[in-house]
Amino acid sequence: MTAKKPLDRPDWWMDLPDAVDSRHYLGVRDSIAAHIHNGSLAEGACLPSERQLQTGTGAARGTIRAALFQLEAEGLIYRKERSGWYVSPPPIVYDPTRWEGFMSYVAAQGRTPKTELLDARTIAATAELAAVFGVDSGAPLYEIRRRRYIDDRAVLVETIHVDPRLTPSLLEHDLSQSLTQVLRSHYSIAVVRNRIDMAPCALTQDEAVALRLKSGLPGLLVKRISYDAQGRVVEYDLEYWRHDALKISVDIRVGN
Amino acid sequence: MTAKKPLDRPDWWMDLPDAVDSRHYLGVRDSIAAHIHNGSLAEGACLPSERQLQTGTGAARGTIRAALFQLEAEGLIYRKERSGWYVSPPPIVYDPTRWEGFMSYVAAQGRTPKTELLDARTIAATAELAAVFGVDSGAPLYEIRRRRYIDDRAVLVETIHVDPRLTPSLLEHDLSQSLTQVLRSHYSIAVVRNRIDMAPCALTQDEAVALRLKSGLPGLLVKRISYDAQGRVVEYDLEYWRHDALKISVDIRVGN
DNA sequence: GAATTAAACTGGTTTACACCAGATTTATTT
DNA sequence: AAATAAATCTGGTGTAAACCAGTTTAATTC
Repeated sequence: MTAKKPLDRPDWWMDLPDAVDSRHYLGVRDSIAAHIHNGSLAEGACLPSERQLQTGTGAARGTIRAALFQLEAEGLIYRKERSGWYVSPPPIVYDPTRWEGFMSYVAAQGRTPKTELLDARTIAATAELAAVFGVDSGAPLYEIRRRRYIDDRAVLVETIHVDPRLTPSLLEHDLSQSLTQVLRSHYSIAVVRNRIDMAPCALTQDEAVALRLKSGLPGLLVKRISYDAQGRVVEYDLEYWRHDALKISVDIRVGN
Repeated sequence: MTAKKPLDRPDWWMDLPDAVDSRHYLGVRDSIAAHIHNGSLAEGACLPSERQLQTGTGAARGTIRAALFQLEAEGLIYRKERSGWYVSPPPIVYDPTRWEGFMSYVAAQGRTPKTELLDARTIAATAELAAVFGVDSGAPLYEIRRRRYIDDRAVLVETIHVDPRLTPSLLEHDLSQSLTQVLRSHYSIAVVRNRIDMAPCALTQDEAVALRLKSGLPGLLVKRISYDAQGRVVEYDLEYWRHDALKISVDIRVGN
């Protein structure tokens, strides 16, 4: 059962020391992780198929998959639907305190950002939105849905809500650019305060489809509310990220 | 195969509307999630066993487990080894910019913090540690390992390193209290700057055992480096959290 | 009643198939 | 050479059994 019968494996593949832990899938996981770290599996590279990995380890497919799921949870690999498993690119570093908008901080890290406008329209405020903006339920709000990419990989979908009273005819501007830019240059609105919440979540149908992922996969929900100098809500943003696309880094002076 | 044969299920259990998605495990997931949200499964409550859930849904155990894993990734439920699945308590809210130490911010949220000292000793700096502290490799450093609880659930294990030159005989103090406190009151050391990095990770053997979790489960690694007014590294802290125990919330003024 | 032992139960892990639908590649036709 | 059709490969999902090792509970003994 546990006999190893080398076959079919890419020529660069070699057996690496197994973990002490008896659990087979952990051994498989560590083996793959080692290949990634030592460079034989480069960033963006496609892993051997699940069935190929089986012949390399003598494990059942379920066991192989358990290992792959683990690596996925760690952010080391990701999958393309029915195409294969790939080595994840490094996550973007996200500093909530130095917010300058997606376009600029992705570019600042030597990556290529891209924004795609999915939808832009006027809606009636739901009870929840009304509470956030301090308007009456049913009041008009702009709703903007966008998809954003890093190096041509879709990493997040977002739904932005804006109060038309602050930004009349906002939808007529180019919304595939930085919204922060538009607010500043066309409306002279400066964001003075940001409230950001992050929590793991499961991607629902909508988000998953937009990210070309299976619905139900874990993601990261980033909720951002921007305020202007008068304390008014300028922007309410819900971002659903691929969980492996970003990592948080904060550098702060503790005043107190 | 898909026939539902109600049996053995707790009396409060009832079938809830299934998702449109044909995937069976998503239906199971949503069903359980609905029970949690509508309150029939209260915080801390134990779910029906996997085999019991089978009789309720007609699914294979593997399918049930796929659903449970999903809910676990979302942070809705957690497991106790070979005991059962439980509804997760709400996560603690973590604001990296308002760092006041674990004890105080957990208490501030109406939860009960507890710290347990696992180990405290002097070690020789590894290359990595030496680089962080700006000392020679092999130089003495204090190493403190602690486990911390919220409401008697172990939520993190941490390894702290401190430079003995700044804090001589630190190990003689009570290390199950707030270290920040000790540094301030006994050494007059004030932390002026913090650098915090967070990223998902897989829990290794050590951390998992300390948290009574299976090694390999996803966790959250929080790396914190504290500096004093002179820019010296006061504390280098590696915290391994249960991934479902905290959520991040930052409220910041964007100065620029 | 308390301590001990045995049985029942729970999740943990793995195997081995089976079938599906989308992605990719190959062969075929136009 | 380009468009099309078919075969193949890949992950996605699901079933049905086993067996293991801790947990928990029930039965038994002291």
